[in-house]
Amino acid sequence: MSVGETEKKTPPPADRGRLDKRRAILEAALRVFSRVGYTQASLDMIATEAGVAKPTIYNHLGSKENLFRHVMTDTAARSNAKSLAALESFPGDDEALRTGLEEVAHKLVACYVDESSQAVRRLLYAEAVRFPDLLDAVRASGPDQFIEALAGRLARLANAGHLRIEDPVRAANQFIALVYEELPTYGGSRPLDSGELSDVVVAGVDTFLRAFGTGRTDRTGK
Amino acid sequence: MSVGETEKKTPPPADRGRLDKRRAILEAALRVFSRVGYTQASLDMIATEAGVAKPTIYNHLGSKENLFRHVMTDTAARSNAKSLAALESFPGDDEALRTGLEEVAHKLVACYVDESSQAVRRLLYAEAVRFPDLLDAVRASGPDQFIEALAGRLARLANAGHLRIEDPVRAANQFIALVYEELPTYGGSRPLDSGELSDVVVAGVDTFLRAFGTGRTDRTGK
Amino acid sequence: MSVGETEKKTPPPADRGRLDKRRAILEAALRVFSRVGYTQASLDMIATEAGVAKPTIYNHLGSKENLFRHVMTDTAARSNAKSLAALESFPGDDEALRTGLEEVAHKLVACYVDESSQAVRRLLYAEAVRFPDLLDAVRASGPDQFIEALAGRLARLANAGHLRIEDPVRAANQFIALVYEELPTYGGSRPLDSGELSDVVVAGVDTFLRAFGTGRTDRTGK
Amino acid sequence: MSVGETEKKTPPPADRGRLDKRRAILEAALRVFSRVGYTQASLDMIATEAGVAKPTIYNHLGSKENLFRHVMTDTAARSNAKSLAALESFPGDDEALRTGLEEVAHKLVACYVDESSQAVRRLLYAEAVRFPDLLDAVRASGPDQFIEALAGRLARLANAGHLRIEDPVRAANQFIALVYEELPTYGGSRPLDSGELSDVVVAGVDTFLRAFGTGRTDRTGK
DNA sequence: GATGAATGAGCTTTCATTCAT
DNA sequence: TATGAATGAAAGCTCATTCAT
Repeated sequence: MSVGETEKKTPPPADRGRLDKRRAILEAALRVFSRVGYTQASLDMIATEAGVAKPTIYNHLGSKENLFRHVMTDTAARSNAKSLAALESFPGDDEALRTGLEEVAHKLVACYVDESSQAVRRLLYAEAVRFPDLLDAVRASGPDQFIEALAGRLARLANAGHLRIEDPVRAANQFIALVYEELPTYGGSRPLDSGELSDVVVAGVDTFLRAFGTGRTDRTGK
Repeated sequence: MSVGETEKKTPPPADRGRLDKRRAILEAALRVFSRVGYTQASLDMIATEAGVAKPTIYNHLGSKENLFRHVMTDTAARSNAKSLAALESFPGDDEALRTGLEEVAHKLVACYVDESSQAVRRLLYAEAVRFPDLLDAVRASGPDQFIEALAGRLARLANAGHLRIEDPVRAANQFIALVYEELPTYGGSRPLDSGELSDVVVAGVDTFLRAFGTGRTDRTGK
Repeated sequence: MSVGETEKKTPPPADRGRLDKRRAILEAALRVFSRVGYTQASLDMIATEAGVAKPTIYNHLGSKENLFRHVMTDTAARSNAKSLAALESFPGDDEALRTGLEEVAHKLVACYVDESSQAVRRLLYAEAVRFPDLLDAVRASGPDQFIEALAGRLARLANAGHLRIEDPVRAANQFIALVYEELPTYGGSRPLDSGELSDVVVAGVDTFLRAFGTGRTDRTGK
Repeated sequence: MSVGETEKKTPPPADRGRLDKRRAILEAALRVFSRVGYTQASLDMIATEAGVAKPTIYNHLGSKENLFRHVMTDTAARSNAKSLAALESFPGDDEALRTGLEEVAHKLVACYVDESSQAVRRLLYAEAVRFPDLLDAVRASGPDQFIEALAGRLARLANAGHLRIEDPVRAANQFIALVYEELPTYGGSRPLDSGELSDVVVAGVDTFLRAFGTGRTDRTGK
């Protein structure tokens, strides 16, 4: 449900059931795709999970491929919105710069390891061969936008003299790389431990500040 | 079953053809799997590509699943060996520390973006739901080993006073995160540009040294 | 699964075609199985013979094994019903006891050599290794029941003093053994000759009466 | 074939291994066919069970079909020989006629329920559709011969005034029918109980004597 | 618009059989 | 002669998709 699509305020009552079915289908599809992957997911499973008949899926979404595209773009858009929202709390000055960055990083990591976010990433990556355009599209409207926004925030801090950054986009990418660290390679059978996550984030921000800080924000405590 | 069962030295000449076929099958399988993914890859395609009859694949590998496992573990082992070999040229003192690290980083990135390495990573990730144990096994024998080795190298430099590192494993992870930067998310439709790659590596090493260097290895020239 | 699941009375007219197809499938399956046996019968043959597409068979019956079970139990139940019906005309007193027994025996033999009855017997026996439970089930609901019924009839005659029988179940088995004589071993390439059949039946009843009769029912004519 | 085929005394020593392999193949084949039936038996199983390589079977027997024919005819011939041998002890006069008949009947039933005899019967019946000529051939050289021999014995007794028999062949068939009773339909999952068997035999002989005896051989004891 | 039924295409796997050694 | 390896053919089963109600 791509962000703006839910804003039909009062749908004609006759369409309520219809929209409900559509929503049920999309949600069921995300669950099934996440569970067993694209190819292994049969429309029978999805129809059963959604509580509708198989042809109803065709009536609404047209084909399995199209259903997949909808589910991916919708879910990715929601994930992206959450990540962008996490930037709202980005620190604007060097007061508590370290803790501010850590807080933002924590939120970002939380978005990153969110179940549906992971599912979309895994599925997109998994089906990159079959849907290369889909991967590109989601990237352009998601991570790329997000990096731009983050770069903007960092640039503001650099302009204000709180950080020493030459290339904000690069710095943004490195910030993300450091706080996500080896997260991208996770997702196998082991669930993520929240303590480990926190350590990675703190260490990532620390390294980032050692590289780009002005020296005034030493690591507290230690 | 087991991965290393092909190590019969000096096969009787009668087996030459047999081993050739086996190798042809495994190579063809890697190509086909890379091209269209696990589920979409039919044994017909693989047999045709390998120039053998379909049942021959069963004679050698037993099943599609087993074939996949062999191809993945074999290829991953080769990739891993290359990565570990790249560490051989790791700098041992601070003479040309920066350029030494850059050189190693370049080699590692080259390994990382190597076609078969990318293929394995993509396939493993793609089929993580179907083969969770396989993902774990490859990780344990690949990346995990590699990080340990890299951490050892960094620790040696730290002991010699050339770097300031508290947690070598963490530093190793961060080094990799910085020089690979957003590489993990690549692999869509766009091929990787070698110039961009180089920039990312140089910037990654630079940030790493700003965070962990001793100040004696300032960026040359620039 | 269960055998008797087709007993929906007055199906909605929309189901007519469905039930027709199901029946067509079951009938075609019996024909094909009879003709070439279980293993040699391919679902393609059955589908073609039934005039439906292959997956339709799976929609209705689920699997080849299940299809076979249904066909066997259905047909055996029909055969069994016919045999039991033949007992209705069993003589109740010694008026024309011999001819009464002969008449019943003729009917029973007719049931026994009925095409579909022979087919089921042959198939069950043939596939006894693969479906031992099926053989047991059909026996329990068929021959075993039948022997009980026949034993009851004989016991009644014995009670009335028309026969001298100590163990009615044994006598029933022997009656069947005598009138079927070597029938069980038939079924090869030679069709059964109706004249031979009649002779066997008459001779069987004669022997039975010589062993169990009271002397009042001598062989007529001869 | 082939009762006589094994009587090559002192084969050239070079052929010992060869003949051993042939015998091993035939025995293994009988076991495998009995266990899983004709179609389900693969030549791999048989080769493994016989401890030879698959093509060796072709060298010796030519094809799966031919192998089956050999196994069936060989085993049937052995079974038939045993049944005929059982007739040797057939009583020649009315001294102990009843017990003599019971003894013979017991031997015959023992032959009938012998494992390999049952196996052959089941397999022949099972594959009657595929090998109708084989069924006929085995019958002609087995049961038909046997019934003739039994009829001869009965005729001799009748001639001597110990039995009252008009049609010896018919009487032979009825004798067999009575002592085998429902045996033909056995062979499912339940093993045969030797006590039941004995009861059936005794009762069968009793009925036979009541029908064909001269009155001098009343049931002893009872 | 929603559904039960039907289908064409395709997949993995097995097996009897034949080469080449 | 005995065998390891290879293969052509075919079978059971599944699935995305479409009619007809």
